Amino acid sequence: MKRKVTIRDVAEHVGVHHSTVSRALSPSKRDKISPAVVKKVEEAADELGYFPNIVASSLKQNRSFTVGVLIPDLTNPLFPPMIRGIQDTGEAAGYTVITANTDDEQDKELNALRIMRGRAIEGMIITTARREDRIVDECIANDIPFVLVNRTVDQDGISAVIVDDDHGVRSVLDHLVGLGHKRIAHVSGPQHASTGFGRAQAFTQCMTAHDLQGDLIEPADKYSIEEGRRAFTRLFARDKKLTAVVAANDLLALGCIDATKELGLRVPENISITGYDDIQFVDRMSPALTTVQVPKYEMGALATQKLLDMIAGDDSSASIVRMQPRLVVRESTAAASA
Amino acid sequence: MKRKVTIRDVAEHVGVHHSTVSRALSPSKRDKISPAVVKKVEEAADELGYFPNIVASSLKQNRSFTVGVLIPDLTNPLFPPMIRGIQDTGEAAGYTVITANTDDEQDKELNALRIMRGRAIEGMIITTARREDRIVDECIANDIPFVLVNRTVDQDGISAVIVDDDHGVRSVLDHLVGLGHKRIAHVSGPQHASTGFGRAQAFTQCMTAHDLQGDLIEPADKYSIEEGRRAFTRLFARDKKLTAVVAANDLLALGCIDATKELGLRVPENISITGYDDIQFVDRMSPALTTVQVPKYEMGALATQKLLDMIAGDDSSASIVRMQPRLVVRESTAAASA
DNA sequence: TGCCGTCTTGCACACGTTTGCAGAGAATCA
DNA sequence: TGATTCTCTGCAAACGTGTGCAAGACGGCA
Repeated sequence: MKRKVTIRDVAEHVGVHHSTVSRALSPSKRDKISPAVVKKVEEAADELGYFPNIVASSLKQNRSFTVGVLIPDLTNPLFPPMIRGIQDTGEAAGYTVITANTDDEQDKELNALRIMRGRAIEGMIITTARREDRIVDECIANDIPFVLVNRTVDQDGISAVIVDDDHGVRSVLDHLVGLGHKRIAHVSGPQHASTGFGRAQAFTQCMTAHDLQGDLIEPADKYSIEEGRRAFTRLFARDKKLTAVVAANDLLALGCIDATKELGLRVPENISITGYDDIQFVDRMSPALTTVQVPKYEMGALATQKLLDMIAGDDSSASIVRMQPRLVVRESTAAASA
Repeated sequence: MKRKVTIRDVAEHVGVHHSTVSRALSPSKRDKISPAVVKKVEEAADELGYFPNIVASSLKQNRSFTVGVLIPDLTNPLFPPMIRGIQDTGEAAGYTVITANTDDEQDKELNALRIMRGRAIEGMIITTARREDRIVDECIANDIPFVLVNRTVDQDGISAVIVDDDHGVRSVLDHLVGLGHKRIAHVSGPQHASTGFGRAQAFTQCMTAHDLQGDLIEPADKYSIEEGRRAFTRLFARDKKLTAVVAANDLLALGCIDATKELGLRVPENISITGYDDIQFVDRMSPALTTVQVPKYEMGALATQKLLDMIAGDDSSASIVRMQPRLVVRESTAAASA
């Protein structure tokens, strides 16, 4: 490694004090230095190939132009579009984003937060929240600005960008009921997550509103295909007459479809299945999944903008943004079989 | 922001000098400190919730424990598993990885590199390489260690983890020829990328080895579904009798399949189509894609390990690792129609 | 001429670590 | 017992920036 050229080298080259160079190179302090010196400093910096040591600068200012992102797992297709929204927005404002996969494990979350705090992140985007969440508590306790995405917590006074699950679930059920379904079950997501809990609640409420029995619910421990498969198997053992299943997300729905195949059922002829999220490629599967489309990129982008505003102090008010999802009808739902 | 607890706070709490705390907490220096003190320091650190300020440590040691990653687009499903392999390996060694999406645009690549250098990254993982690549040149010129993944450059003396495309393409063609196909076309990837170029070369060579005409090649400008669709349309206009097409990657293959549908052809009854990469969910599509599986996670992990070794100085020899891909036969290929 | 204000720059310290050096005890041995 | 080695800890100086404070230069004005 070549020795790096520092602010002091530039100073020596020009014949001024290094603090003068520091000011000359800082957009906000530049006006305190005479134009002639600024020019000379800039030329010298160019000539010597100087570029600032952000590490030193971060240490001194206790600012890092870095935000941290917590996600369960990058290979879950729900997240790449969200992250892209986060990165694009952050980078446009001169921020670098660092992301950590937590696999929904608490100790990994805490560890990641520690590392990020060690790197002096200025704020956090959290997609991993449980309804009661230690990370959220830690952020509050340490005055770290944060915005929740997709999942929120039970307490209020926090900022979040989430999906209007009442609306999403209602549109699904209206669709199914409209197709003549009556015996409709729900494979719910983890109840410690607001998405799992909220969608399940919306399910029973909405079923009741349709004068239908809304207690055929089978919980999944995680949002995964395998859990969906297992949940459907249990569900079918409980009630062989059900004609439709609304799954709490697309992965669970895919698992349900796998289970139907094992059980010799056909989708949608024997049974209709719906997902939630509209992750990439579910439109090309067999059968193409009827699901609820959520604006993943936009959620990431919006949350990041909010976070940046909070960091800048432009916006200290906590707010919850509820994005409107949209039902996308494809091939996995059809009229109820008599 | 609450004041952070520093090494000095811990020292004061225990009643020793802060340098002692520093040593007690450093695995490599710990043996210079009496076990009793080490224990007390660890307890105090726990109690006070101390965690190291990596920024300060970086400054002092002139190391940032950060590596940079360049990818075209996170929402391309080829990359999340790779990134996950990179992140897992990096984090296990105490490194943080920052990634930038370049959308295959040169100025975005250069800009990203500039920012990363400002953050004093210790090395780069590059998945965006063209056969002649400015970023690679910059890294060499500035003594930045780097490892190429998936795509490599024409020059040698660099380190890369790539796929054995000769083997991959050969296994596809052996499969198709075995099914009786003779008129086989190729939708090639961008020729400025080693993957696009190499697979096209392997295609013609392999076809010749089978005594078949290997010049029915239609180039795609980018690896995208849309480009695949357009390429197949052109291909079919050139030769209506072709019975199989091998696409340079899965996205292109999906585009080809789209095009067949528009043209009223059926896969695999009228025409067989193969992909490359085996990205997530192509096994659940209709038809499920016959493709070449590449070890995405492992490639990321291996490349990162190599990079870390280079950074540590354990391994300065340039080397190219060629991963062996594996043909996965599914539903998009069948015996050639007479 | 003397006073005051403005503009520009230098000085020195701080941010939280790491580490070479030195010194204080303790242990070893003759 | 005294000399010598060894173990452990403290001291202080860095790493490259940013910034409050003060001081010098200069001009305006009465």
